[in-house]
Order: sequence, then structure tokens, then C-alpha cells
Amino acid sequence: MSRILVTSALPYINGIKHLGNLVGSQLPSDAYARFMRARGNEVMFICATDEHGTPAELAAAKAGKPVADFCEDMWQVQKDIADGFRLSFDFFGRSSSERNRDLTQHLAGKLAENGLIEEVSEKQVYSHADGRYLPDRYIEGTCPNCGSENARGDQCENCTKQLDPTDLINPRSAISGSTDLEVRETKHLYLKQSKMRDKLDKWIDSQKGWPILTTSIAKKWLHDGDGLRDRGITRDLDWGVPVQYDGAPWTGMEGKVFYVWFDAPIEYIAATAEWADANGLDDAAWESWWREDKGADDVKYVQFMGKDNVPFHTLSFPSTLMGSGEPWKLVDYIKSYNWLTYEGGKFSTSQGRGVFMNQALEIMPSDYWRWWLLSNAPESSDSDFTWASFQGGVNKDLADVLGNFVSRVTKFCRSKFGEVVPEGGAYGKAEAAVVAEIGKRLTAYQDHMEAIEIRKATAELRAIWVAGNEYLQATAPWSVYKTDPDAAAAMVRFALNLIPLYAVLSEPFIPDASAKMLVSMGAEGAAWPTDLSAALEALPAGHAFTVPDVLFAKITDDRRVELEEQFAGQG
RNA sequence: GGGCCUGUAGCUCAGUUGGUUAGAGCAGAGCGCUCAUAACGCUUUUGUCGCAGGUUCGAGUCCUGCCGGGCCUACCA
Repeated sequence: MSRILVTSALPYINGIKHLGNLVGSQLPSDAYARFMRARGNEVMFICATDEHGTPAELAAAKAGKPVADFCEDMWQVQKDIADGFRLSFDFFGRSSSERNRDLTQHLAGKLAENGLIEEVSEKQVYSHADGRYLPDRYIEGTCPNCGSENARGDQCENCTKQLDPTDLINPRSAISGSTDLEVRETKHLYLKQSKMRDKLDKWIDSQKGWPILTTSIAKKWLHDGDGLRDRGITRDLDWGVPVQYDGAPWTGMEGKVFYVWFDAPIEYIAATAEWADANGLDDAAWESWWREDKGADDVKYVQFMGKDNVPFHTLSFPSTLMGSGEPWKLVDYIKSYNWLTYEGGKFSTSQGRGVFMNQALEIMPSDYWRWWLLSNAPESSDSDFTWASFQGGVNKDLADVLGNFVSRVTKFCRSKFGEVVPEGGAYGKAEAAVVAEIGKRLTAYQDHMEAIEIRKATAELRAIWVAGNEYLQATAPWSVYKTDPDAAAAMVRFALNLIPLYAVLSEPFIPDASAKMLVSMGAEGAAWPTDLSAALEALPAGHAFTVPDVLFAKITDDRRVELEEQFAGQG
């Protein structure tokens, strides 16, 4: 048994996320966490909302709410959706928590003690009309390069040229449109990541088997140009972790907060502390997951995220933890995902294109989404969501292969023997062959899950389901029953026993259906099999069960067309 | 501009350190079964492995160039 710490990238607070965000971190991390728990490991699975930064303030303003209230409301919305998708977080925290404020300030203080924080004076654009400093991308104007009138302060989308806000001709605020802008001198703290470069480089080199996507992005940042650059970790905002606090070694930082990307990953730790608080545990409980001097030395820590998050998790966050000089647990494996596209294009919040998490739950059960998304996870490259593919995957895999298997076995038994596991006959060669086949598949399935090769794992799981149908077809108990009811009884008994096995093995992907299967078979306590033969005799003759309702209703062509139209968007 | 990823059957993808007739699922075709959500099983068609060179006894796998798709490029998160 191992102790495994799993974190999913934190969803940003400003709105409801779409399916691409779900499949890029929360869903695979959940399947992994569930699998690891099922195998008997001690798992701590953490997620939280990422609440700070300019977009949150603007979203709150748009909603006409104080930002703290807005975040509290949105946290609840996201929490409910996470529950709807059966995301089994041990704790779903908030980066605006007191725990995170304290920890962020603490780590910043340590970094300062170790000479890794530098005060830099820089020029920032201030908008009088908006009453705030504007991040580069919130300034728009005419591109000096191509003349496009909608260039942003960080880059012109038309000609892709990198820009500085001061390069723009006729700059205006993207928020209010105001041209009443002023360049002000303002001081900020920088994290001297450049001093950490060699250490980070060695650390990354020492990691085995990280996805290419993860290491190549990290290496690029480490070695591109002059190498890893220092990074500003404070902002002129109201909403965030204050830079000023008791004993802070900085003056002149009043009214500033830490940059959201500095405090967000720290929330992984803080959320674990929030978990301890919520469960009435002391600090030792969460420290045993995060402090190598307090029990975390045997923890395996796995992070899940979309590829956009990789630089922060491979470089910035490790810089923070290493630079503190304290024995914080560093990540052992970073699983990163590509993007999910929608019907060949991008998901678009502004154009209402694609499916968002709340909508998804309104139209289909979570198991359907979990299965399709995970069996098509963008692991090696971007993958495309289409309604046709979704319909095909759900109908074929879930309804036909698994659902119908359960249905045909239980209904056949009911009609010939009643709703009890039948007595008589004995397992023979055919059953041994299935045990051998499933045993081989199960090993492959487990290996793929250990390696976090989710798509491959789902393919093996599916093959395990198929083995049940093959068995029935080969042995044909409906025909054997006519001449040898005892032999047929043994076949049915074996097939019925496959159902709780399938339920247990499928739980990481389709927890609701899995639970239904166990309940209908009266096998709620079924555990992950260590001995397959024994597991397939777990339901003894005479054990009562109930024929379950249809586990997965199919998606009709009409419904699919309807959904295609409903989600086509305006764009 | 630079960097990374990617291009394998109609579709979605596997193909380990280069090694015998290139695989799976879906879709198509045929057969079988009739317990079941017209479900299941078996058999089966299709590939100049993006293009052009090169290395090698041998390349989908390595090298070079080109073409196509995607992503990143540090103040959105």
C-alpha cells in the first residue's frame, strides 16, 4: 500500500468550465484517484477554485457583486458541478482561503530570506476611468506593425507580433474603452527563478518517464534565449493575498497582492490544510502529505493539468518550494493533456460553442460523459468531440457491450431460474479460459492505469466486458438449458459473477453504473480482485439478486441531431 | 521568426530499443445465435504507414528537405 497525493489543476473562478477543461485534468485525475483507492492505497485527492486575478474582479463587476461574494457563489456552483460529475475530491478548496493566504505569505517570506525575491520598479499602464492598473492584454489599440485596430498590449492577434503596451497606437482600455491611460512607475516583487535554473534543470532530468509534452515545455522555458527568466509575483490589485503583512520585509508594497499564479499552486497545499480543518484534524494530518520531514517522504505525488499549465508546475511552483529551503514535497509525476476540440473547432465561451459542464449534466448522465471523455482523452494529441462519436461510443461501449451483457444475463436467469444465483453443475474449461483471458486483460488494464495511460486502460476494460459476451455466445446456456439444466446453471452462475467483477473494475470510469450493478447483485462490498477465480465464485448458489433497470439508455439519431443543433453556437 | 507535437485502413487511434504476411475499435459486407437495450458472436474487404531523398542486410520506426494540422513563445489563467 502506498500513499498517493493527487492534484487536479485548479479551475478558474470566473465561469463554468467546458468539457475540454474537465477532460484535461479533473476527470483523469478522478479516475486515477478512484483506481488507486480501489487498489487499497491511501489517496489524498485535492482540487480547489483559483479565485484571484483581474478576470475574477471583472467577472464579479459584470455580475454586479462584490468579488468575494461572487467567488463564494461561483465556488458553490463549481462544487455542485464537480459533485454531479462524481469527482471524488477529498477536498475542494478555495485559493482565497485563510490557509492559502497564510501559506503564500509564509513561502514568500522564506523566499525573501533566501535572497530569491527582488524588488523591481517597472512601468504599468493605469486607467483612470477603470480605477485600476491594466494587465497588458487588457489594453487594446492599433498595431504598429500591421495596422490592425484590435491589437492587444501583449500581442497582435492579426500579425502575431509580440508587443509592449506602450507600442500601441491610440491605446485604450479593453474594459471600458477609455483612452484616459497613464503610464505609472510601480514597484513589484520578482521571484528570481533564474537563480534556480540549474537546480530545476537537474531536477527535471532526474525524473523518469514524464510525458514528452511535460518535459519539452519545461526545457524550452529553461533554455530558450537567456534561459529561465525572473517572474513578477505581485500585482496592483485589490483581490488577492496581500503582500503586506506582519513581519513582511517589504515596504512600499501596500495595496498590492500576490500574482494569482504565485498563490494558486500553493493552494494545493493549503487545500489539504483546509481538509484537515474541515475534518477537525490537526496540522500533522495535512503535513504528513506535504512535509518530507513530517511523514511525506513516502508519498507519491501526481499532478494532472492541461498543457497550458505546464510551465507553472514544472518551474514556478517548484522554484517556490525549493527556494523556501523547507522540505516541501515536490511533484513526482506530471500528467499533461492536450486540448479537446468541439466538432473540429475550438470550444468558445463567447460564442456559446461547445458543451459546458452544467449543460452536459442537464442532458446526459455523468457516466456517459466520463466514459466518452476518458476513452477519448487527448493524451497524445488534441482530440475532437463530435456528437456522432459521443453517440457511437456511448451506445456501443456502454449500452451494447456492458449494459446489454448485464441485461441478457440477469433476464435469462430470471426466466429460467428466478432471481437467485442458480445451483448445479460446475465450472470447466470454458470458464477457465475466460478467467485466463480476463486475467491477462486485467494485468494490462492495471499497468495502463499505473502509467496513467487512460485511453489504453479504457480499451482493456472494454475488452474485459467483451469477454463476457464472448463467453455467453460460446457456451450458449439458453440452448444447453434444454438438455442439461445443471450445466446451464453453472454457466449462468459464472456470468452473473462477472457482473460484480465488472462493476468493481469499471468504477473509476462509470461510478454510478458500477454502484447500480453492485446493488442489484447484492454485492455492495465487492473489492478489487486479487484472485480472479475466487472473485468469480463470490456470489454463491442461492444468492438473491434483482434484475436492474436498463443501465444505459441509447442516444437516438433524432436526439443526436437535436443536440448538434442546440450546441452549434452563434459563431 | 524560434521551439515542440502531429500526419498509419472511410472515421478515431495502437504500433515498444529499426527485424518475418502493419494492428484495434467504429463504420461496411457475409454468416451464425435468438438469452438480451434489433442487442451478441464469428469471418471478412480497404492501407505506395503525408511527399521526396538518405543511412542500413532490413525503416511506419533513424537522418535531411518539403507539404499539411495543432500548440507554445513568459502580464489571461
